[in-house]
Amino acid sequence: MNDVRVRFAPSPTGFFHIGSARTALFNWLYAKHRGGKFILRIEDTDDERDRKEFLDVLIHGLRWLGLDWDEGPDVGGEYGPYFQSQRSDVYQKYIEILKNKGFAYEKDGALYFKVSHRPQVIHDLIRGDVAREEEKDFVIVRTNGKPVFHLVNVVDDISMRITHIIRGEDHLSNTSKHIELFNAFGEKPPLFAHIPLILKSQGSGKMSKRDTGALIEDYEKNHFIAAAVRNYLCLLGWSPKEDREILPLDEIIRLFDIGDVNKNNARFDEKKMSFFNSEYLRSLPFDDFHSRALVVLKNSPIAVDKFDARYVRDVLAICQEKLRSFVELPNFIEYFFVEKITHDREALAKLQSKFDIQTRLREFKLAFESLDTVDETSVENLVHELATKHGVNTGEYIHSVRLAVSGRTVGPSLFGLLRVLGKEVVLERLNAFASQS
RNA sequence: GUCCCGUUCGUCUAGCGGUUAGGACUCAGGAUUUUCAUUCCUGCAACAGGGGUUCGAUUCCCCUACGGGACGCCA
Repeated sequence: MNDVRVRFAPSPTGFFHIGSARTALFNWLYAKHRGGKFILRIEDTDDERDRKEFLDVLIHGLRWLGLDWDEGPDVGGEYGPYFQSQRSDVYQKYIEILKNKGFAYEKDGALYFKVSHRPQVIHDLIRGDVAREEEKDFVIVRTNGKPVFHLVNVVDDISMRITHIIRGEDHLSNTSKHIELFNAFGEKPPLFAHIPLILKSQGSGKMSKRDTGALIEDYEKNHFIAAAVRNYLCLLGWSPKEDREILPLDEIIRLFDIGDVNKNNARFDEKKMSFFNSEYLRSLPFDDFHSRALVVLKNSPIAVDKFDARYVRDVLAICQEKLRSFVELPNFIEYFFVEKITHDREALAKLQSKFDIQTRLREFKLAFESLDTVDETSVENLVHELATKHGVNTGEYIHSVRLAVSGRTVGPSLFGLLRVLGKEVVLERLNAFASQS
């Protein structure tokens, strides 16, 4: 029998915080690992703040990360509705129960919950048993008649048959309130798992929406690979052991268990996140890389539409292994798509100080002109022959030619670069460079 | 201030009484390659401190320090 039911219960605020995303991820992973259900419930009780359009950011971000839900907005489910704003009748029913049992009383126009003044023990899968005593009665229905978070959260977890509550550690001190409520309703509280927080990379405190890397929507905007972000997030507070870090999702699902999550907070590391992204980028199947790249380029100054699709494809094919992120792509391949290129003066001066660029280029051009077909091997052979003939390193030709035809010293393999650029353009650029200097 | 939670290289982590304390990112060298990158090798770098328990503590207990969180008619 398998009846694991977990939920992610965000409040739509207009952005999707990385900490929330990881909470969602851990819930999702646990559901998948146990073959249970992952439920998305929208906690939109604070109508001062919640707006419809805010919801889209959340839904979109979850989908982008590949975290699909079994019940919730768009997909429905037998325990709906999944918006708290649409569940007032449910709350009303439960409020009556509390009143009838003598757990609730009115004061100053609000409804308060009578606290037991006994330590509540939280059975936490990550932290073990944690005892905490609630000292003051607290509001469960506001003066304006709207029920507050603590009440609706517990009522929904009961009525949606939630078995495990996986949430951020910032909720740990709320949990004693919640256990009181579960007890008052005569319900056995679910199991809890309070996961550590994500701290900002610099300075003190948890990550806030203003810190770089804090918002999931920004990763998409910057063309990060969702699988890389997801993989990195898994490793913030959890480890697959075995000295492995980059691993496919199905393997993570297999290995993940909520009880193995760390107790201590983790600091976000932008560099490591980027490292994951480049690893994923490099190992993308080319067709996948190609179609993603086209999307990136469509939103860039480079008018790829004006070029032959096969040419664009060729350019991308020789660049994938050298590229570190999609944001760098337009700049990285720019010289393939412009008439006149600009040369990196600094790099030029540096090369000039080491050897005679002009001579090497003259020698290269002479040999290159007589080449029938420009492909990787013929150019490579040509360069090697020249180097032997003139008694210099092949690097002298390679560096000089790359700088002359691309304007820079960084890029894909020179031999592929020349092939893709084509004999005509290469000669043009060699001539332009020669007359210019 | 009160109450909770935590503490292994700069960062993410492995370790669950006996280890040369392992890996990853970063950084610094080196090798290969045509540059950059990749790949490979090497290096720098950690058990917060003090008491116990034990033949033996990074591992168990206590205290201190430090870090984090919560103390709303926000969620």
